[in-house]
Amino acid sequence: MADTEEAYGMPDTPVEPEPKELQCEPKQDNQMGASSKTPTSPQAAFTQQVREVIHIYVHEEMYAFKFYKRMTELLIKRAGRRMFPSYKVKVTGLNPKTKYILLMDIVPADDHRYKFADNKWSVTGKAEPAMPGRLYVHPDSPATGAHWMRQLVSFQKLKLTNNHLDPFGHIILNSMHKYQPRLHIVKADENNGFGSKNTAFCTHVFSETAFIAVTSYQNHKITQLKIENNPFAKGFRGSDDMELHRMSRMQSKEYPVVPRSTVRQKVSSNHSPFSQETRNITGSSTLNSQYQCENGVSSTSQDLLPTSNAYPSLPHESGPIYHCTKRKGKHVRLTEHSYKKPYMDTSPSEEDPYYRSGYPQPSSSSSSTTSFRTESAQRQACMYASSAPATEPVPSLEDISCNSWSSVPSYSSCTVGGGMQPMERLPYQHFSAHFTSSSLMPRLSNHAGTQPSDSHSMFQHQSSHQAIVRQCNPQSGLQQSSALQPTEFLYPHSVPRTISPHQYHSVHGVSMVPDWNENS
DNA sequence: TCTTTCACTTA
DNA sequence: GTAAGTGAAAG
Repeated sequence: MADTEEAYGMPDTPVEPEPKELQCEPKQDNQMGASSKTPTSPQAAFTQQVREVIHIYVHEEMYAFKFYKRMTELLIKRAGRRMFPSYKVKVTGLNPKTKYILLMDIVPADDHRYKFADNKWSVTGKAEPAMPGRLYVHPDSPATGAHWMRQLVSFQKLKLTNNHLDPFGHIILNSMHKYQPRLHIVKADENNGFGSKNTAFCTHVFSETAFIAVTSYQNHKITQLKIENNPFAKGFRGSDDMELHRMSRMQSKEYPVVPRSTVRQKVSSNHSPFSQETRNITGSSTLNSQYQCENGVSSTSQDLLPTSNAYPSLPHESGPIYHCTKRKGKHVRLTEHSYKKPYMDTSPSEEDPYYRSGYPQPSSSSSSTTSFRTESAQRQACMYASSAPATEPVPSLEDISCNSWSSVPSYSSCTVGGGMQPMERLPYQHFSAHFTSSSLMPRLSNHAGTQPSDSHSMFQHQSSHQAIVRQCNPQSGLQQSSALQPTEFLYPHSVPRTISPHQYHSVHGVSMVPDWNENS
């Protein structure tokens, strides 16, 4: 994207908070009814309209709008690094009594590799093969709508890593690549298996939160913004005294010369035009306008989303291969860490099919039914990716542990109900999981039977500069997502997505009932 | 570019 | 006091 102007230009005037609202009105996907076994007849399902309208507001604490407006950078470390600013959303419109699962994933925003030179980001080549997609299930999931709406939902514990073999469930990214976080809301119902045919879900994408993953900050202005706003980075904030102290300390350590970067940062700090604004932004959360995505109305979301071309139907022959077995030894060592326990409880690494084989083992998947809410520790979200190469034959529905998600860069997609439409293999690489379940986020496609060839276009929306409300109106045809593919989840660039054992269990109970208003 | 280490911070 | 999250800097 190389948004040279946006990414680097730092406006002199404070940027007002631009809370984004995402409105989602999940409805029965009647179109899909034909091909799937729904709890009710297609007509009945259709009549079970979802009356609920869900609004998602990106909390301004993602003052981020400042960061993101200039294409922020997020550090990724081998051991995992939190996102800062963290992804926080305010959710309204949920049924207080219905349980929902909130998930986040981060998908490639385009197919480019970037470089930062001359104070600007620019494309430098083709992207590396996408990493296996991982889902971050919010630790509170599943929880009632009341719970989610009670306060801001923070994904601050989500961690990013550049370790392709990460055993902790962190989201794996490639450095110098652009990514787009997505939020998913899945209706949960303990009485129904996760991913059953009528899964109700919404996908929300705030293009403003796109970022470039880096192992070290490239744009020092971004660095300064973070230093000024991240409490943990206080030590780098630049009072003259502190700076002198630091320099003194460094020199005392036989650093004969004050690093240029130190001086540069200092200068930047003193002149940062955003330090104050960002602070102001963090506190407020006002919605100005809505960004609606309804009824097939094709809107100008392209500017926000990666263009449909951004998700080329790449064969990904060299797609991410995630062979956990290669790091089995390492994994074992890591299991000693207490924080690894959450997923170890249900699936010891030695026996975890995920680690046994790079490819999901059909039978191993759904054996465990442990709720991941049984322990607080399990609230630590973990996800695991599959290692199925792009060329791997698509497993049968029974064999697929998890599901393939729509690779469509949906800015907002809401779907209720499910269809068992056969999926096209291309351009999406199938995504296989280790735990059998039906789809959490069924693939979205046009009306049943239609080709998803240009599925990107299905996600239409209108944008507002001040705020965004994304609405999905399946009732009106759900142009954004009409066809469900419960058995697979597809992601952009054919990124396979999987969830960890315990997470799978946690989301196992997704209601397939199309009526979001029903009490669970 | 990436990894490790460091000093510093918050919780 | 401890654990964990920061960016800087060196290697």
